[in-house]
Amino acid sequence: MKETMLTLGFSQDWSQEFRTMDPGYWGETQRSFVEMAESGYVYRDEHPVNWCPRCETAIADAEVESEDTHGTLYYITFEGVDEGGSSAPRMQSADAGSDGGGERSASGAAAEPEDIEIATTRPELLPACVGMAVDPEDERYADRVGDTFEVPLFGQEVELIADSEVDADFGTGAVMVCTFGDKQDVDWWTEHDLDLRPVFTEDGRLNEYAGEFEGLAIDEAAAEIATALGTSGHLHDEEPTEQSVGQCWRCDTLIEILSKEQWFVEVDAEEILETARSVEWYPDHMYDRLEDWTEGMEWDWVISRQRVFATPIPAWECEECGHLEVASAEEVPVDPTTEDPAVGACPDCGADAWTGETDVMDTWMDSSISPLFVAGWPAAAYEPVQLREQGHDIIRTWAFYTILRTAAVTDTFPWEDALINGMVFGEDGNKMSKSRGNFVQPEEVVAEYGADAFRQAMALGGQPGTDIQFQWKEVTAASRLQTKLWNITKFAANHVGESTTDVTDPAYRDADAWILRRCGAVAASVADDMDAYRFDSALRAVREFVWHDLADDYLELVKGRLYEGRPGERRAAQHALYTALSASLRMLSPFAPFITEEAWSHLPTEGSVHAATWPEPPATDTEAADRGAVVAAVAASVRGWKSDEGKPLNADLDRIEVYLDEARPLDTYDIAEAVNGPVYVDEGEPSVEMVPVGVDIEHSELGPAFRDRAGDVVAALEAADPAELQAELETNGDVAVDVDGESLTVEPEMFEIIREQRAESGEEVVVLEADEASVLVFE
RNA sequence: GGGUCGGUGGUCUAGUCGGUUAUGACACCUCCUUCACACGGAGGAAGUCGGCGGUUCGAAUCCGCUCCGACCCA
Repeated sequence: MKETMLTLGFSQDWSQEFRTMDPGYWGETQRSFVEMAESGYVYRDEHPVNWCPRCETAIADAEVESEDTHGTLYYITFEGVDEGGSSAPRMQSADAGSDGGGERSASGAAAEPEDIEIATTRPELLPACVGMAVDPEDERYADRVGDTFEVPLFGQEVELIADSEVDADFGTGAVMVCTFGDKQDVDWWTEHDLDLRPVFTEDGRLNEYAGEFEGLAIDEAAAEIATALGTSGHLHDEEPTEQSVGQCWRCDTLIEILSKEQWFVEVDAEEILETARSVEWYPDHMYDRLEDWTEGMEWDWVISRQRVFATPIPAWECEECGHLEVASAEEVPVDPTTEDPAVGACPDCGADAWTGETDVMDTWMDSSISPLFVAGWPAAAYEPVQLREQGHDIIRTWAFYTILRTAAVTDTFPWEDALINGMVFGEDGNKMSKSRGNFVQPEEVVAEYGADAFRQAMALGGQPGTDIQFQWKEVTAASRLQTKLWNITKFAANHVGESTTDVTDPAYRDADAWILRRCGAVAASVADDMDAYRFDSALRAVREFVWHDLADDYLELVKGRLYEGRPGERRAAQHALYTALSASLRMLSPFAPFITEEAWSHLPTEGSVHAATWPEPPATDTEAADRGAVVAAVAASVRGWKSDEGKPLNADLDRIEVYLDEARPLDTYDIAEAVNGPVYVDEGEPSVEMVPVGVDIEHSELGPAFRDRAGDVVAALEAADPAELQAELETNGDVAVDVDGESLTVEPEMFEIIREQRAESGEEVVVLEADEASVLVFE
């Protein structure tokens, strides 16, 4: 695991690595326990808990996973018991085929107590049956509530109670209440003050309550009891059913509910949620998940485990009077099984014979103080740490318990930001699993494409909180970017040197100003994305910049200057190239730490790219940058045209003419070098005929102005002769359209006339449109 | 059954506090060896933005219903 993290370039501070089983750590876990015991959060009590019969330990709600399974639903007849207490003869024997206990019993003789049929998936719980329940609204049992019935095979008599929690639509509408089949049973048991018949042993067998079935494993008992019920005539029917069962999340064993003396931590939902609201959740709806779970908590958190390896619970019991002594903060770390408490004699009875607690703590007791531990608690005053990143599948555990414990121990919140990521799915869109065969190991990807490509693919896979589908094509795309980046670096390294960074006040040309301004804008947007944990958006922006602006446009523009420019303008290009590239490397370094570090070392830089400051390209002249944008657009349009014509991109041109909407001193040097022909700039219309061919509506201007008539105005503009609109616009400064006989004035900002070059015969000239410029190309 | 999230070209994905011509990548097709890169460049085709209804001058975007999927819970 750590090996993989290192391979992938995780940048943890490994000098702060800790293990929760180190005495230094578990001592603090005990200290937090002690403090919570002192402030009343921790208590010891007997209460039903989830129990794993294989691990033979209590487990918390969060450690129970529900699994949909196929089971068998048994219909079992309970015989009515008359006032005298003797059981009535059975009305009829089992006949698998008929259905519904209620109707059948209606035909029974009124004088005799009638049977009731219940449906259950768990016949092995019959010996633990302490009641039967129906929905109070259920007419079938309206006059039966309070009647007594005998549990088949086991003989105990139970009463029929009414409780609205019963689902009248399930089975026969009557259920048995056992101690304990599920949490619902616990509720009924508490509410109706029923008997306790705990029939399961800690290792998942039946005990003496089960009579002749004592000693059988739970699943064996289920089968044998069902058979016995059939033989005795109490089993009326059985059918397959779907059910959701609780399993131990470590070993998938079906959990049972046992009533045991355990240590608990009080769950104060209000305090937890208030604390959780102090945390910034990314994405914010992850808070809702925590809230949902917290509000659904029915039981306090059972923290004692009957395991071997874990943090000892620092407590002792007085062998004389049973007094519980919890360690003081000064005596931790302590193992109560080998050491006696510092208190000496029992404060209650004065005896000094102690039994150390053998139960240990839930693993979440130690992992939930990780923010406290890394912040140096308790030596240092606790300050919330900046960030917790984790998956959404453990919100109910790691996040939940950490919030609970931080609030309980320090009265504050654990982290400023909680970044909750999704799961990684295989290429088929399903959760990765060995059985599906869609499993891809990071090591496998790294071996083929390197850690950087893997990291990029993961970062780009989706925004925080969404599940990410692993895709090889994203890895190869990332790998290509790295090749591109390497080639740019190789090129740049040939042109820049140690003296590049010494250039003061470089004579930037328009293209330089443009790329530096772009670079600054990208750096700002990437910084915002990073602050919001939008790694996908950040990486996309840098890729776009590196590939298209820097490589495709800028590099092509400045090659001429770099190879053969005069010293001043060459040095300006070198400086701008270095600035933009080194900025790109820094922005990419979190995503591709290895190649950026390597590339960084080939530029006139010092130290590590990872220790470098965030790029802040020099402020540029706005006018020059604007002109640079036109320069780039013009060069790109000519490049595109050459490609369309099937010409090599370095084909000679006689000349090109650039016509701008307004007069400005366009920097033609770089364009000329890039297109391989002389460039002339002029103001106004090119000397070819441009004809209006349509209108481009600016809906955000026109829509609000005309509201419900906007549609008609648009239709009128589109129907009008573009040439006439053009003429009217030039004459009046606006145009008028008729809508329903009314003349409406359309302002110039609401539309634009689209013009095209008229097809000509004769002159050999090509007209290209590049942003706000028209470009004439003469071959 | 409850909660949360999602459904966008063949595939994955951006956009989601409304502005009509929906982003990018991969795959596909065409053209181009050009002095960093053919793991490249320039183009092209490809989308009922799950469905229905509503609000609005205008909806991928807001509202309602519905279908499908994922995760958590019962």
